[in-house]
This record gives sequence, structure tokens and C-alpha cells, in this order.
Amino acid sequence: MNERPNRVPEWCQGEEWCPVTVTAALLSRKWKPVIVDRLLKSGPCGFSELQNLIGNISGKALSNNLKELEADRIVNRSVISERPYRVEYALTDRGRDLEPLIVAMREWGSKHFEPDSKENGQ
Amino acid sequence: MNERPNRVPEWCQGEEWCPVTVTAALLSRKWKPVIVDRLLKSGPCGFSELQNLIGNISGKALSNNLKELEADRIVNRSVISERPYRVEYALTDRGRDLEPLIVAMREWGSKHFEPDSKENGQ
DNA sequence: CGGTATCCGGCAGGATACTG
DNA sequence: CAGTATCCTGCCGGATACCG
Repeated sequence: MNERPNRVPEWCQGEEWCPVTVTAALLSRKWKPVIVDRLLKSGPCGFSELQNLIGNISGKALSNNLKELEADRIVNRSVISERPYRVEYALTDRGRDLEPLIVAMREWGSKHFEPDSKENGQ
Repeated sequence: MNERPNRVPEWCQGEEWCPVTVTAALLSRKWKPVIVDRLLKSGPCGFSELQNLIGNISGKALSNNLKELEADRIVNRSVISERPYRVEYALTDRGRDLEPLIVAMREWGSKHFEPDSKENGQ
């Protein structure tokens, strides 16, 4: 069953359903797009590796966001070794489908806030 | 000067600058992508018109989000008539540049949560 | 290494009532 | 119509310390 995650509000489940609202509900957190961005660029990572790739994210935030992304089937977590204990976070198919969205974010951010192009004006 | 809005964290202003992080900082709120979506689809709107197009957004949330979008030069507000009092919200160039991003959101949401395609799995 | 537990502050957002 | 004022809630995320 394609039940939408809890993050998607009730009123967006029926007739008034809206793709942008759903996507925003799943992805509009401070860190989630950045996590997906790094997984797209660097492929599967361990927890600390991902934390370093992002920088400035607290362990708690990373942990929580990964759990939600996992629940929403955007990210997959697998234990790849017990001794030493190693884990790997990777994008699912659904997660990889976010690539155009993340690319669009990269491009918009670069175009409008690139340090070299201050003349774009704020 | 192309100073980044306050919403963009300090640590993202210098060397560690990241386009996705900046874009997420400006746009990753529950309602912002939806507001831009509606303005793209319907063109310039008044306040209540916009509120109706979105549905389920409180006046306060709409007001606050519009103010931030204005401060970030994504949306432009103009008074188009005094008596009766009428206002118009429209996308700026920078806001219109968000179209590919919003389109990507629409497509991802439709693909993965369309009621008709429950078999896509949750 | 890969997290969890706890405490904590802030702010986003809902509801409602009110204003010019 | 186009908001503002106020109150209130919950969650989000930072910091720190600790665990297997």
C-alpha cells in the first residue's frame, strides 16, 4: 500500500492532494536536501563519513533526519560489518529520483549566491 | 552587494559555502515551495486569492512566509489599488528561476505518491 | 565507529480575534 | 480585502555526555 508517511498532513491525503505539498512535507527540513546531495555525490557512506561530508550538522540531527528519510524510503541503512561495526547509508531508487530536484537546488543556489557573482544582487 | 539573507547560517558564508545548503535555508519551510508553485501556476495574486489557492494555510503563516520570500527577493509585493485596497504578489526573476526546482518537486511527488499508482510502494 | 539520552531554546505554525 | 496581535504548541535542532 502506498500510504503516505505521517509527515504528510491528513488534509493532503484526499481530493486536495498536491504533489508539491507532499514533497515539501518530506524534504523541507534544514538538512534533508543536503544529506541527499552528499549521498548523490559521494555514494554510500558511513555515519561519521556523512557527518564530515556535511559539516556543521550535529549527530542528533543527522540521526533523526536519517531515520525519517529511511521511514520515507528515500534512504536505506544497512549494517555491512559487525567487527568493526560498520554501517552504510545509501539512496533508494526513490531517493535517486530526487537527483533532478537536488541538481535544481544546486543550480539555483549557485546562480543566485555564488560569491564570484555578487553583481547578481541580493 | 550580494549579501546572503540572515536565514543563511554564518558558517555557510565563507569557504564551506554550499549551494544546496543555501537553497535549503531559503526554501525549506513547509509552505514556501507551495507558495512559489501557486504563483508559477496562477501568476500574480492577491493575499486571499493566494490563501485560497493554497488551502489549509493560516493567514499568519502566509503573511510571515511572504515577508521572508520578499526579503530574499523571491517574491515582490505591490499595492495596485488603494480604494478598494488591493495588493499583488508576484515572483521576481529570481523567483521565476525556481521553476525547474518546483517542477522537479511536482514530478517527484506525482511519481511516488500519486493515488493511482499505489503500487509504487510506500 | 555509530550512535542514544538528556536538557534546552527558538521559532514555525495553528487558532482566534481584531483592525484599517 | 489585507493583513496584525496574541496566545499557545510542538518540533527541530544544538550541545553535551555517555554507551556497545
